[in-house]
Amino acid sequence: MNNNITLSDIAKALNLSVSTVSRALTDSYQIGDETKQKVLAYAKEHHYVPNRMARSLREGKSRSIGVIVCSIDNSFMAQMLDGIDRYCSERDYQIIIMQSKELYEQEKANVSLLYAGGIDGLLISPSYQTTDFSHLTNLQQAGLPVVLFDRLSNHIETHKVAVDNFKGAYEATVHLINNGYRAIAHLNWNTQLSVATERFKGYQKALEDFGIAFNPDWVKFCDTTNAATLDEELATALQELMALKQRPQAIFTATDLLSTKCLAHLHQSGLRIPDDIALIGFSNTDLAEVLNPSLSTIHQPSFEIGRLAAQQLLTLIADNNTQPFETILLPTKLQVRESSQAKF
Amino acid sequence: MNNNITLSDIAKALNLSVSTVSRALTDSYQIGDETKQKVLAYAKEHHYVPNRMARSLREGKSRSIGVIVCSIDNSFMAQMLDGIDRYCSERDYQIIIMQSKELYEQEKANVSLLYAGGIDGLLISPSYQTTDFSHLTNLQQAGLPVVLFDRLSNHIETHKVAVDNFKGAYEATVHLINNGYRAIAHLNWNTQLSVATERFKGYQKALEDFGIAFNPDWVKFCDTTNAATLDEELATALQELMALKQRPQAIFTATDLLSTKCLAHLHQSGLRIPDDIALIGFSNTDLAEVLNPSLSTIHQPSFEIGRLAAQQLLTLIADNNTQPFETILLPTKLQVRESSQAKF
DNA sequence: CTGTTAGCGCTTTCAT
DNA sequence: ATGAAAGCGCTAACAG
Repeated sequence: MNNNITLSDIAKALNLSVSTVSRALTDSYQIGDETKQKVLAYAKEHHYVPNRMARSLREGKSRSIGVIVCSIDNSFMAQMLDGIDRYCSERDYQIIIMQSKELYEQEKANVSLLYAGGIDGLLISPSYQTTDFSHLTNLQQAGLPVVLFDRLSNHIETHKVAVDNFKGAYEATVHLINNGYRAIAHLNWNTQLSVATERFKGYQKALEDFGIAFNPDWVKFCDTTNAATLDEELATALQELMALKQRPQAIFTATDLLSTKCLAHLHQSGLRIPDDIALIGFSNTDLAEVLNPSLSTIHQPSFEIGRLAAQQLLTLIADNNTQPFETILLPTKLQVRESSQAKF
Repeated sequence: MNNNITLSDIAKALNLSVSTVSRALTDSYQIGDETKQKVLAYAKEHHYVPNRMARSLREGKSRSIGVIVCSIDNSFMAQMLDGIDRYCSERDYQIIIMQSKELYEQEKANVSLLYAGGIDGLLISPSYQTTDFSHLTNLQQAGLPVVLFDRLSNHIETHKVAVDNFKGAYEATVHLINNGYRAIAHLNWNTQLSVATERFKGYQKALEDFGIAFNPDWVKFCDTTNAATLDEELATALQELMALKQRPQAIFTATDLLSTKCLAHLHQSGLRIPDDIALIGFSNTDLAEVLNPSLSTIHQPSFEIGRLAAQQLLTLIADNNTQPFETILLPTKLQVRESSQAKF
């Protein structure tokens, strides 16, 4: 820990009391301009920085928030964390990141640890396993503000920030339809979280709006949480799809991992994309452009999601958690590349 | 911040003094067994958890360390952070992660912020721009232990943890040689950090040991920090390589990004891998197996690097930074897949 | 406008 | 073996 100067050092040097110095530094109205300037100058000159621990102890706030995500190991998460980080560090709030690794038990453990560690609020993107939210409602009952981001759920009432997954999925599907594809398969994720259900609904609505009959054979759900088995599951799903008598001409994938892995698998099976089968999927990967072929994606404003979620939380903390619950949905962006080009 | 019970709550309930309770909980020898048990039981029952701020303030230590990395946005970093996180959280140390984004100025800003925030020590993997380490030696002079991990440099004397990059590169090159390749190109990163220089040296040494003349035309340095220009640079480099009259038959890439991007580029140019050109590279990507073709890699024990670095730092903190400087190099692992198969 | 004082929760002398 | 008291650095109620 650093050995910087303290308020009392400044007070002694300037022949003032500690409280005067404190007030001067917080720009209190009750301090004379002259004194204020003197204190500010001295503080700056000697690189005064308030002791975080002392302030926290005194204020009963730690100026730190917990952030729980499934895993920091993907660009989408990293981008959201970046947004959170930027907003918080600008306001002198520390973030403590923990990973649930998609495990409910791990998530509960994280929550306990963070709570014990004295966070002022929690930002969480729940694990795919999570269906019971009592560990979060407990937190709320203890007076701690909780903001859900990215992955939402109707099983808990709280503040929420994510994208409009329904609309994003709808647009992706419509894009395929407009490019001449009618037989459109859908790969999704085997979870109850909004990211999955909303995207499925968007897909269905688009088909409906364009008078295309919904075919349950064209929809497959995979467990994307287990990298080891995902490849098998995906291979099986694709095989089944391609073996159908009414073979799909395009696929809309609902998650980052499904999108990239699907591209790889189709490639390996020797299928030409988009000639044999077109592909578009939710993904924020930086490699979309450089994949072979380049991958059409539904892109999410990840940085902004993180930023907004952090903003929500910090506002709640400042307002003593009195704001009414609110759900913010940001728009997605369709990025058309080679993998979903129209057939000639 | 949580409103848990405090020492004084326990003291009151048990009719003891605060100091007795404190000592009982830290298992002091000077407390009777009976009292100790009573206190421990009560504490457990009421979920007592020490107030971090109070303890920090008192001890002059924050029980938090700073971690600076280029970016959390890749699996290798995420894995190392995982190792750091595991070791620290088991010991009730918090980590504060900051990203330099490969920018020297950003890195300096991070260091200042962390120092002001009252960290007990710093774990850093320097940005590629960093050649001046005075911001770190300043920290050392202020008494703060600093541990370099992953990316080392000879320009600063401190504790260091990484892999044996020289040996890893040597083995990769030898692997190619053993598989019948003699004309071996090398793609590296345009920086002074050990990760780059040591890998280059390993490549050269392998050639030398097998009596293969070093050909400077076969070595290209790219700026992997700028994703926007990397693709161009890489395309140019590969074009130049393939246009040589003595065309290389294999490539050894020195970084994660170079390895995956190189594979993509070669693919797009219609070259067959490994028939037209073989490829092996440093990479920890989980996708190595699923790439087309699967990518031979030199794998680093990322989790272990993080764990050891954290262990080093926490030991230094505990020992008041008195340990002599030490450099720990872990072994890499050669993972042979399709992209570097021997020609028939 | 400025100073005095108390207290956040903890550890650690110094007493007993 | 236990307790009393001080103090880490800060803020804020209270007093002038």
